[in-house]
Amino acid sequence: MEPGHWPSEHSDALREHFLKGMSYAEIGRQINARFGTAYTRNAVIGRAKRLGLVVPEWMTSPSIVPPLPGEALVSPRRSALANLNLPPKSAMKPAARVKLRCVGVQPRLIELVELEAADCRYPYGGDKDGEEITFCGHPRQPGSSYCAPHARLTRRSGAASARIATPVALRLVSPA
DNA sequence: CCCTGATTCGC
DNA sequence: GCGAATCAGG
Repeated sequence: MEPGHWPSEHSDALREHFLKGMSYAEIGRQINARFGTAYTRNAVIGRAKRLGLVVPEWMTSPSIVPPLPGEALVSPRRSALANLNLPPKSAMKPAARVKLRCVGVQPRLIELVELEAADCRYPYGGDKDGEEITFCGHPRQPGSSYCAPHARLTRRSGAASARIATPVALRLVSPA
């Protein structure tokens, strides 16, 4: 992929996700998942700013009416969250949770009712609204709600085998 | 340690 | 314009 500019689709997704209250990192992950891209959170942040979102606070709420000719003032985050109904904190997280593509795992795609306590709760099918959401269902990892691959997926990405130059800690045997 | 947002700066 | 590197806080 080598478009110097973000496809409108991506920007659109970015906007929606942004207004949805997601973190940049999460927005990046989801866009990457949906479009098969590889945006980093920095890319998302930079794009969001350049795109026009994330407007300085001083030009939003204050009595000063921004000289915006015709075009409605976009109210990102701060104002957006302010004037939009801010759902309970509990309801704010779920939005971010759903969706995400998956690594090379074969989900059992079992329904919620079939889902057992020890099954991975990684959601599948969040793409289409109204579509039944099924779950991975693979054996859960201890201490996590997901199976091994999904547990990692929700966390760090480069976990696979990155870690640059891990400073080889030199340890001297020095028994007191 | 993990994460987050925000800025800078080279490309 | 783009995004990695970097900074600064939680």
